[in-house]
Amino acid sequence: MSTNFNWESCRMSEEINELVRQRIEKIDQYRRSGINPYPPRYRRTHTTEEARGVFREDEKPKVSIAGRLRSKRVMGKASFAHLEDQSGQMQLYARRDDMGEESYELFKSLDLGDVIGVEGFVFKTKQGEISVHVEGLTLLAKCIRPLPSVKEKDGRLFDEFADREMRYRQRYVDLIVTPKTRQDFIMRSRIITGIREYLTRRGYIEVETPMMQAIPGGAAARPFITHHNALDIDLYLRIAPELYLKRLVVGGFEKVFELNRNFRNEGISTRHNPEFTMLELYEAYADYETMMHIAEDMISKLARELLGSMSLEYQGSKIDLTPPWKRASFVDLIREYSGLDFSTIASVEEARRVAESIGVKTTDKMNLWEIAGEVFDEKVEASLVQPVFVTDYPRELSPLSKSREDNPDFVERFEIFIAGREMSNAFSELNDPFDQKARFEEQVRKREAGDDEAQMMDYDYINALEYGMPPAGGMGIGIDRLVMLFVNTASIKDTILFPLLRPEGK
RNA sequence: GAGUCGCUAGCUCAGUCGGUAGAGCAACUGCCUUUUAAGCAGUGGGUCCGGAGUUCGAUUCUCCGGCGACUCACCA
Repeated sequence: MSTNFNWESCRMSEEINELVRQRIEKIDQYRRSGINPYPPRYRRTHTTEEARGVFREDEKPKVSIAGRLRSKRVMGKASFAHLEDQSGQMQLYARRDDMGEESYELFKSLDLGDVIGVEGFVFKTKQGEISVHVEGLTLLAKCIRPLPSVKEKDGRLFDEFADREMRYRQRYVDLIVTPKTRQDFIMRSRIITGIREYLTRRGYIEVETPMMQAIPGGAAARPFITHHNALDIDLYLRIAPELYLKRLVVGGFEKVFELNRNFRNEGISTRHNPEFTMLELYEAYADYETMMHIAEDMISKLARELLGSMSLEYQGSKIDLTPPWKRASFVDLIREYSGLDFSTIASVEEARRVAESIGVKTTDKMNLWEIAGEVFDEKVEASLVQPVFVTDYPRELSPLSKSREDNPDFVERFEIFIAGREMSNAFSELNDPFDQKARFEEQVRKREAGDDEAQMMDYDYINALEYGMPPAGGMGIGIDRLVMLFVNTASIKDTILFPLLRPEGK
């Protein structure tokens, strides 16, 4: 009968505001007049988009549609409103004389945000808007909290929901009132689906490897630690799936990919979220050249299919994804943008001196190539707006990549930069267990010297390589950053539905 | 972790050179049977992020704290 609303307990949890109180009182009124404000189901026959499709000039096709009330214009004994479902909006036209006094009173009592079902016929108003002439109305879920009162005309939003913190914390509200938010996450979904289709069609199989790992390998990053009670062991949330995927290549899965979350216990910024989505793929009997082809082919095709063009606008820059993408070596790019030529620098001391001379900060622990990496990050990265494969990384920065045959100080590796950001990292996979063990030992030395991002020794991974891994190419692509590019957002938070925020106090 | 900026009604924002605050939208009450950022008339709504200090008096000034945005650091 009545709502049995416990005002006392509500007051305990928070101060109740007038708007919420009014709406809860409406629920009581509905119940008194036999209306269930939260009925169990509603059978709709059409989405709003489908309903628009059945419009005929000289017919009155009947439809039942359902969705959220987004606007309401009551003009005495007739009213207009807009109902929104996932497919779009539909104007409603309600007339007292056509739906009866009781039903029309219910209509007038609706609040913006209420979820309703409507039966009626599709027609076109004098102003030319296809609408549903309401004959029956069902309340499906009362919205007791007021929505931000965003209005819209000709695609322009007025008083849009602008509080970023609220938009991230209450993403459900943001999704209701901000069309771009909905569109961007639909685009994200399409990109991910497109990648799965592309790779599957190419003969790849999708696999899932451990998120909880005893040895967090495959990348240079600080991990999250957790604990398993029954086994009484500490585990790490994975920083990359790489070493497990390559175990599968050893096992005979020749084309595998995984498209899922990685976790890195590091800072949060417009480009970093502690959990983020990564595509990693490995192909036996391929190499980093194969990966270049896949990257430029897949990403440019996604753009063409999903954006309708291989060139796009990102934060004021025109970016052309049409293949082939430029290739340039790590050392050449540093020379081009900083004037420093690391191919002729012989000592760490010299490297430190010239780097400092152009304003790049170094530390005592850095070796020559780490200093070069720092110069690259400082002086080169931001300038790489158009897609470019940066190739020929130094071996010291690449503990999992295969060395070049012609110069073992460098490896068969590339990173893709677009819009000044690293999008991808790929290489010909190191499959020599002796070399890999030596690289791990080098990492362990760095770790013992205090570098907590250096990698840990993984004997089982060496063991796997000792069974023989076919030569293979592998690549990782940061999905969140790729989505940023496609939907033109400045912050990674706008591509992650629920980005990590500090919990609200109290 | 550091710096800058922000936090005022449900939302978007004004404002107070220190005297407990306003607008638009949303809400409520009327009027209005093809409107669409509907319109007209009226009404209600605030711990001005929290705490301390200075002051006769703090939303405003100072300090401490909270959360966020941005930049940097960190980070591939």
